[in-house]
Amino acid sequence: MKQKILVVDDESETVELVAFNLKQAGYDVISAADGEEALKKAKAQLPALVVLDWMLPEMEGVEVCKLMRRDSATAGIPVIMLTAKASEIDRVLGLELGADDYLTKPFSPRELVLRIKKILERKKSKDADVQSLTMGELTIDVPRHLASWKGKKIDLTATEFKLLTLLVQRRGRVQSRDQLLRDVWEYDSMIDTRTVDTHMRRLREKLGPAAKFLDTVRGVGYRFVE
Amino acid sequence: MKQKILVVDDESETVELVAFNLKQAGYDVISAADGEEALKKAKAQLPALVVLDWMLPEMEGVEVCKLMRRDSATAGIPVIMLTAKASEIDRVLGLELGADDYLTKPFSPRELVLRIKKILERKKSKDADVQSLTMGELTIDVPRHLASWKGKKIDLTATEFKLLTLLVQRRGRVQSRDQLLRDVWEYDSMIDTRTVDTHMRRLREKLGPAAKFLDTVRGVGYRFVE
DNA sequence: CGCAAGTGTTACGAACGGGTGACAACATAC
DNA sequence: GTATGTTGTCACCCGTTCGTAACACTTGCG
Repeated sequence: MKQKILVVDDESETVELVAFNLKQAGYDVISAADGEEALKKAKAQLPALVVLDWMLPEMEGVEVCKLMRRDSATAGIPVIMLTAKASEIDRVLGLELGADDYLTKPFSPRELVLRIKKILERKKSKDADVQSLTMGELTIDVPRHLASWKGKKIDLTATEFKLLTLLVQRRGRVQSRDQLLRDVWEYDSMIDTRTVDTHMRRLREKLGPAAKFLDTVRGVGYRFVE
Repeated sequence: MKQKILVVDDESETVELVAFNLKQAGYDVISAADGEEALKKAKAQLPALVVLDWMLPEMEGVEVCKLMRRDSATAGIPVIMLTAKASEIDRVLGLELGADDYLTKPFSPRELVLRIKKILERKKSKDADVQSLTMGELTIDVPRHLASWKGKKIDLTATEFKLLTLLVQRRGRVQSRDQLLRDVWEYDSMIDTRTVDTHMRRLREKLGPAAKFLDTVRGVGYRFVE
């Protein structure tokens, strides 16, 4: 499954040059010639990354970048700016615009490909970290502290949420009660291991049909199965 | 403990060049001049990686690679292909052959060493991740606490699982009942050694056809054979 | 063959592990 | 203050699992 990259520039030569090199590097390329088209395609096709020319007719590249950041659908997409003015670099990378990298024209296509790879790689490892976890119909939004089953919210207490999150993060692998105590209750915990059982029960109660994911491995511990 | 690398090429100059550089880099090097010898040594010595020339007398390197992939003993060993034809690269890396990397001749020995390091590093972190033992059709996934035969799950109790895992980990070597008691039941179990027999029996029952791997060594103990 | 030691097989009571309901100790909200 | 929610603990219950003993079978040996 190739990653899609949107190239935005009004000069068709630049677009072609970039597109050729990116295709060579194994990416899917779509392009846009002006800001409006760029925004539309970005929102409709959700590329993995956008290469954006600073100077665009009518709506400036700057504007496109800002608007992309404002729309939650495109806010997370990395942007690389192409610019002729070295003096604008600070603004490009600053918070105002939030581009992820830049290149000054004329640029080497090879260099561009390398930077794209780097950014996508970084993003990938970050995504794996943050994780709003989705297990079929079960969703866990870690930063927001929300869990839901088939779109319906599940009310969980803090410990229950932590416990569930941990099990999901280590899905498949069996976790012993000691391990769970260490990682959910933080270490020390002079807490009885049977307490874990009680919490598992409460979790199962609240999860309802989704409780089938919580697997007991007798003599060992608990496990989240898909 | 040095990692062993098998270098396969019919030109002794190439072999020597590669061997010299690999030894310099801290690897143990064994070599083979043709496909048949390569397969034999690969299977017998289980090197950490194989450097394979595309062109070999009689049996092509391609063939060696395919056959290695087919044998479960060597299927997991990474292969780096040396080739003169840039046009064949896709095939080399594709699913058909499953080589892990390639270099076109003439190549820089330095480059080769770097790639080997990279591949072995990648493999290492991967192996640490999936701690599953595969013995032909029998698979034991320790962290998931799952055992299966020909893809079908086998329900084992905690002790049975431990016992099986231990035997598999020490496959080939006979384990006395005392040893098994110590290592599976932990501490100085005051347990009767005959208990082991009972558990072996239960294991064999549950394993069904896979029970043939569990070997009794009269007067000594038990052993897992391939 | 006959014996003894080693191993397989069977059966069973006891112990264990985990589900469950109840409850006290808190914390928090009202 | 009361009401409510959360959390750790306990006691009880039940099915599973385990260890053992008794018995049957196999093997090696004189």
